[in-house]
Amino acid sequence: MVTDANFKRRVHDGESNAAEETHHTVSRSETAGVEIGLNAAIVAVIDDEPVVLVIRNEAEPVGGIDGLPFGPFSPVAHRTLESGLRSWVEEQTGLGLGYVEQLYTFGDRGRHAEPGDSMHVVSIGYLALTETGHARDLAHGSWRSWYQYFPWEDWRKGRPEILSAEIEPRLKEWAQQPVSRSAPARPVPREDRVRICFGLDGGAWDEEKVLDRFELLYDAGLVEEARRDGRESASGWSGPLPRFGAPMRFDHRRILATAIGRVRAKIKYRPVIFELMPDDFTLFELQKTVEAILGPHLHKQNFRRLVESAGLVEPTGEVKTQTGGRPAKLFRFRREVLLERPAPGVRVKPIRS
Amino acid sequence: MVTDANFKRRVHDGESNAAEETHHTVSRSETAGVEIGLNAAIVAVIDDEPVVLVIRNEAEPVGGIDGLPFGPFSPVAHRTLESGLRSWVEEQTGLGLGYVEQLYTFGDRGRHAEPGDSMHVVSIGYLALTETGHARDLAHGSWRSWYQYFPWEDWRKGRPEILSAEIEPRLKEWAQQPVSRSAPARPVPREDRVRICFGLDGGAWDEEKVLDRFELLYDAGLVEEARRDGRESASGWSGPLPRFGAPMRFDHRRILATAIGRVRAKIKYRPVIFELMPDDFTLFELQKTVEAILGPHLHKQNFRRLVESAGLVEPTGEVKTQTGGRPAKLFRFRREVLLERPAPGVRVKPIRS
DNA sequence: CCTCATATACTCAAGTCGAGTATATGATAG
DNA sequence: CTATCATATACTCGACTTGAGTATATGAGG
Repeated sequence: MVTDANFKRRVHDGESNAAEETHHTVSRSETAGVEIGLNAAIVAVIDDEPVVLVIRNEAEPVGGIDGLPFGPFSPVAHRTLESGLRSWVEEQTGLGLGYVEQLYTFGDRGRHAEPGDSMHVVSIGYLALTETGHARDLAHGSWRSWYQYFPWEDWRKGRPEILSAEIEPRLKEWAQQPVSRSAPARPVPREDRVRICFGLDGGAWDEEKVLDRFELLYDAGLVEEARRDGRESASGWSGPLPRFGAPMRFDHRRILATAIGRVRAKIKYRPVIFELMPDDFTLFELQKTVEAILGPHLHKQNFRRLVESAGLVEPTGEVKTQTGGRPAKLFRFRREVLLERPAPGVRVKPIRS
Repeated sequence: MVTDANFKRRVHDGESNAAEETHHTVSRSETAGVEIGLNAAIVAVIDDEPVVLVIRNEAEPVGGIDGLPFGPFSPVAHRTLESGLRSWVEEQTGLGLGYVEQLYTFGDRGRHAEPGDSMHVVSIGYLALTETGHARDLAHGSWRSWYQYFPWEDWRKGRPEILSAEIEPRLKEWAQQPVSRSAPARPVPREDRVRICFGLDGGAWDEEKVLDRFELLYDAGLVEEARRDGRESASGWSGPLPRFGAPMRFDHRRILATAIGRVRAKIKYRPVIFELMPDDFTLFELQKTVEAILGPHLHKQNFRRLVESAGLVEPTGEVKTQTGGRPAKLFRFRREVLLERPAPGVRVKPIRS
């Protein structure tokens, strides 16, 4: 997790705005003041494209809006949070989940709002990884590229245009504005936050800081969720703002951002990438999948060396032809690494040049 | 997080035991089915000893039992989970928190039980780090070495005795027993789990796997919490079991285990160690603090090289005398690293020999 | 001023890593 | 049927990192 936790050594952050009455009677069976929402970012890679399972809310006034599969947690019905999540997802999508991992619990007042809808006060985000084969048979919902929601994260064709064309100038302006907030005791200047998150001024782009970037855009009022939640947009900018990625229901885009950041970090020290692969694969297919998650362009030869010398894979003995060149050996995940090394993973680093 | 998430690729894990009625009327203002508990593992280092702030429940029948500061989350009173936590902690202990980070949300039915007490269904664990100076003035609660609750984690005087004397033989026996559970689709054999978590048979001890070890001991029925929650103990063992560390209220020891594992992991890639240090310190004091957290014995010269070349510290210009030898230069944390490097931290590795 | 204990500087070999060149081999066009 | 292509795989090499050690510096205390 690379939120701004390190920045935020606050003395105290806001206990003054105490009793803004938000009492609300929810019709759901056993819920009252606090409702717990379980949300899943279910990720797969289809044709080298990282995708996430979304459910479109057709009841929306215009066009509908995407959301993650979710449902309330009822301690009566489910023994654990995770089993609650699994059954909600299966009910809504028909998909049985394999690998599941908890991400974060969000509870900010105001960040769950949807106009006129009931309120989720606390949402627990989960990350699930699934393989393309299992991923096909869906009852509801559809797979969408995650870059649809985060176009600035898509570096597959080089640095995304939207960064220099839209995001940077608006953030630079936002950074110039005077800060009136009283909260953090030792605040990080907006300029520095922008520079670090987006790797400006010679800084490196850190592909793991997905959540930090989204939160920054939210704070700057540049994503639709911020406007929906009643934040002022990055003022001083006249005219309608462009869409900075497709919005999602509630705080689901924040959860998805957390999920993307977590997968990107995790494949480096745990072999979770294989949750996204079929049983047999070529090393280049593996590399393509890693690149789909992380952003592209790993050094092919070094990638082989890394994966093989780490003992992450073993050859099946067969080859795959029709690769457009010399046939490629097929490999499978070597499960024994889990029993050998303390932290096996694809320790890749993107190419500099 | 290094739970057994990688092991547990379950097909489905337990939706059969559906309606075990646990309805319960809680007297607290606006709560019903689900109550959210906020729990803080507040960590400091005092005289090179890693300590955690605990509050002893004197209302207990015999002797009292330790617990972490905690309280229910009320969305009416607090805008964010974190501000709720901060005010609970301040109310209970008089301590204003600095660095705070969310750990994990636990929701297992049965893991929160305390005989005859009301039930917390979901507990959100937090880690807080504080410096010794701030740490002194407490209204309630006291600092206890965290090794009191996890004696097997204390490698400061070499491999702890309790491992070979008590834990290993009992775990080996537990590993031999037939497994009747139906849950995991591809279960990790108990033997392997034991070997990996505790680094037996030539495996390395991974100081970050604190939670995995505790959960393993829980599953084996060796910690008091397991017996309290109604688990059978590692059967076949006759006579009273020794205490495997002091127990805590609810699932607080699990939260503390998560906290220890997280700090141990995090100081390696974020400069959070300085949250535990006074403003000025010598490099050896810094090393001692790192060793208190991680387990001891870093190579002194290389530690210096690492910390200095990473730009984590800068000399204050003064020296500290009375070190028993040559005076040591004083350093302070160089905050600018946060703005420079993507993931600055004390990338130490314990000495092999 | 000698000895002690610690602080700090420097050395060196082994391993890791980025980046490249060279070779192998099935598919396909002519 | 062979030249060409595209990819797969093998090997190389210098730069940097890292573990582990030796050497020197300096205040305190007798």
